[in-house]
Amino acid sequence: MNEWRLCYNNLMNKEDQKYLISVAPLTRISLTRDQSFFYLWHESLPVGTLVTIPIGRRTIEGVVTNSAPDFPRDSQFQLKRIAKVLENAFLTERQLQLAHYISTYYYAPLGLVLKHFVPQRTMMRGMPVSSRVKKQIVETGPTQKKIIKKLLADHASSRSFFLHAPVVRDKMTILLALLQEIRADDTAQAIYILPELMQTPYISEFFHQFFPSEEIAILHSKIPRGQFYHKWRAIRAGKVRIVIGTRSALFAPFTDLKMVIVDEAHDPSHKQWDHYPLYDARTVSRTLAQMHNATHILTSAAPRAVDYVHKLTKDDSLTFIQSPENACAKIEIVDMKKERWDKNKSPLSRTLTYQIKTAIQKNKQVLLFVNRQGESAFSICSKCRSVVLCPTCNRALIHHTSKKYVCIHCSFTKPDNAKCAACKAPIEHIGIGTQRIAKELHKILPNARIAVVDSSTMKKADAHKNIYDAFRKKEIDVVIGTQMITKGWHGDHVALCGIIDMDDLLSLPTYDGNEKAFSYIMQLTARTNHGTVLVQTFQPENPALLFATTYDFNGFYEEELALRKVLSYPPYAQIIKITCKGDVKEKVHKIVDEKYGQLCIACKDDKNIRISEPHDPIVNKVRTKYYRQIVIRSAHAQIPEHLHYILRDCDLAWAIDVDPISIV
DNA sequence: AGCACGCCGACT
DNA sequence: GTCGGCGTGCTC
Repeated sequence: MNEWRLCYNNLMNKEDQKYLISVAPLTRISLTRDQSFFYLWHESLPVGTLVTIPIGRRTIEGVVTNSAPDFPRDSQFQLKRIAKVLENAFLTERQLQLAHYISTYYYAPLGLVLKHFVPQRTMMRGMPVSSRVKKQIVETGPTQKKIIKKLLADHASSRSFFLHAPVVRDKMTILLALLQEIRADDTAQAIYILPELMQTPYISEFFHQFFPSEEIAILHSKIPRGQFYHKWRAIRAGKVRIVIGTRSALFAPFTDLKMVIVDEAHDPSHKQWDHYPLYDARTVSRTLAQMHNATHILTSAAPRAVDYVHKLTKDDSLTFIQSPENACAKIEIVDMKKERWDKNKSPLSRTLTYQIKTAIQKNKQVLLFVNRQGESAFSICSKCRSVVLCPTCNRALIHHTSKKYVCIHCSFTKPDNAKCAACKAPIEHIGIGTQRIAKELHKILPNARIAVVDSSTMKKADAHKNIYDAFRKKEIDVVIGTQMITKGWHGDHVALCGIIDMDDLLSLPTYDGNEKAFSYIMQLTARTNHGTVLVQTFQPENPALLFATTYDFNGFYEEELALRKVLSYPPYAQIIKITCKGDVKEKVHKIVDEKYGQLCIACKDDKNIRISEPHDPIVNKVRTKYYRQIVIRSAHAQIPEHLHYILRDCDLAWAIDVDPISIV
């Protein structure tokens, strides 16, 4: 076979290779170079065609980005032939267009972006179980009907809406009714995006009540490859009408997309921050909707500043709609300074302790939020004051109740021998973690059924599902968790949400700390039904907390946005964070200093651009790699050419993060 | 990312 | 003498 192929290739003379095909190889190729490679073929190939190409000494897959008749070229540069055409027009033109958008907006190599559009092509094992719809009719109230009508009205005009919906049940009623309307339309499709699918089985079960299984697709990274590909083809064939998934579901091959919904629109998980491309589902979904002339809907109980600004300025590029039901949780602030004056040294205030007890007595459930996993924030020698550090990451190790130290960045573990390695003095554990709270709570309520939910206790495959099921069955009274449990862990029996360490959030050295705090409380109000959200803090006078107690979005954001404007932060400036990674600290510093010099020269006459000095990020060393970054803020509507040029010139040692989730 | 080429230390 | 360490650079 190979010999025949070789023979065939040699027999093809130049006259037969009449077409010049641009192909993006599905791999990471430097941004600085052109990301498409030229190959020859005897016929024109449609854009989106999946091919294999010889590149260097290997053969890899690629996607055709352009096809044109060949022209007389300088013959000293010998072009290779495409190895094999796998499938004509495998990706749709719109998919390619979306990939191009992501590649340019987020400065990601095109091939790497396209890789996320091309599914693993394996056959599905076993036949899919077809399910029958239980014919569930969604009951909607008059205000809900009005909203649904408004959202469905201008189908063809590609408008963006923000549905501000403080009550989960109310929001789901509206969204379901919308999805059912789309399905009732001949060939129309809709996509519904969630930040993560932690409760995948429940989400799946929920939607299968309303739609037959062959008309819905649930797409995320944990779906088996064969099944994923099967659904992918069904979307391409127009058979699947409702796609439910995480951000990468935006890359599906829609044929007639009419509605794009992004739920939990405040959630930072919509942004991919750890793997290329660093894209945000909220931004990309809008482009996808525009390409298809589809209605674009963001929805949340806690809109972000970048979205809420459109409401305050009545800017209809994002139309705000208030959902009828209002949150009904009571928000209480507890002054922890008073607790200390009254000699209560526990991380649990008397009010919180009392309310937990009352809730349990009434057979209700409690959610307690702690920002840190493990026993404490960090551990320190009582004599020499040296902090217990990870040997490879230079970060504090977290002490766990199971008598060991763990690094949250690299999973390094070492046993706890209670004494300082250098001076043999006892170790103190500073700050509060989930396990510490569990310990305290056990002291007060020895009979309460308590579960700890954080990334370290959730390592085991079924742990999350088991605890969640137990929680739903009311076999657990108190769940102590990190921000992990802000999603999905609501129930009708939750009477109390307690934020143990609000100040941790408020003291983050970031421009959006107040927004994070305000939004955190607003999200939690959606987690309880007529219950209480109790916030423990050492700064009860903080305006973000005060505005939160009265659900005053307008008041909070007017103040917050005024500050952002003066200081030139989003939404009044766009942030681009560039981070350099390398093995040798000095070398990384040198590269970053050089880039800083280039940036300063290029932007010295541009008053709309601010460039931070090179600095170490908070996590500046992971395993053996060093990190150093520059934060650029641009008040231009689009990245100006002089800056664009330098960003495109960054090689693979750099990570370019456009609209980063965090700048610390 | 791969997978070359390329220039310095301990081995049959 | 060479086998092999992984530093750097290219892939139409």
